[in-house]
Amino acid sequence: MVNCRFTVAIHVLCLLAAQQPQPLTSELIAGSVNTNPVVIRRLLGWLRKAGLVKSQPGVSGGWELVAKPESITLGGLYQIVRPGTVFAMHSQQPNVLCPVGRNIQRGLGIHYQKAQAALEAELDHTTIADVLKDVLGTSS
Amino acid sequence: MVNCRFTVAIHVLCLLAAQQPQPLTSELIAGSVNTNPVVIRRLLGWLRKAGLVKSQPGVSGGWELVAKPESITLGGLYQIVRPGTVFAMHSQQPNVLCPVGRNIQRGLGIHYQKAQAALEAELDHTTIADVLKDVLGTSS
DNA sequence: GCATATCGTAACTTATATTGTTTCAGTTGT
DNA sequence: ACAACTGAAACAATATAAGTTACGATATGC
Repeated sequence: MVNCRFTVAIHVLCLLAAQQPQPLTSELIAGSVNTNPVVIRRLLGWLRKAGLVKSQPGVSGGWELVAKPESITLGGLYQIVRPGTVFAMHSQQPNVLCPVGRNIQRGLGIHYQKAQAALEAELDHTTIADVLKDVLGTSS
Repeated sequence: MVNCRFTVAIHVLCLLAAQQPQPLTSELIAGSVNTNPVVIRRLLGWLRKAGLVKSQPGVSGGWELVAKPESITLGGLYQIVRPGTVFAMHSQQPNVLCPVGRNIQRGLGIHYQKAQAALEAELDHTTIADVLKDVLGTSS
């Protein structure tokens, strides 16, 4: 159950891209994702702060894309919905009296950064437009 | 607090590599990591199943490396302690009546696999021996 | 053989993060 | 004015990892 924000974000952006320029309500989107509308509004709130979507309250309101689907990369989206890092350091600080404990986090940092950069670089090869094409092109 | 298994695994293997071939007890290791010995035994149990370490019960027992530090890559270790995927799909199945909901998971799968492969490929460039050298080479 | 040190493991508690839910105020179009 | 939306706070439910306790099993050294 944990950590499906990224997947849901892609799902929602694909929906908005598919129905462009029609605004979609959080309730309708929640029906496709199979969750609660408030979950969708919370997620789209983050995406709005990042400039990807806009919202319109009131009758016949809803959510629309602002950015072009071809310009939204999965890597960029990942950074928005998951600002933390893939890897976590120790929950408690290790023992500073041990040479390994004292220096391990400094030693690991650079390797973690490089690995995460490789992940995001690979994700950057794909855009919402690509995913939408894959999804709608599937034969069922 | 969540998800520091990988970090702790690297930490522990560095300790074992540094003290080779002397066996270390889970209590001593826990002292460096700053956690409970059972947490260490649980983690090392997984690494033993993977053939990286061996254990010896009884007086003057403990844990020893089996694999060479130069042959343990961070990518391989990551697969051992984190068999799941970096990305999670929806917690509830999306609505199959929606064309996007019906196909989104199939469309995303390949992109997720490629991204995770890129992460692990980058991690594979580094071994426990490399990390240990970084850690012990640090000037403090 | 016996005492001791150590692992092996199960059961349980605690901590943390995410997801889901309820509720209601505010805003907008008709 | 009314109905349909978003915005947001507060809270509950769920999942996972981490930490703890307890005790049996095993091996060493005397």
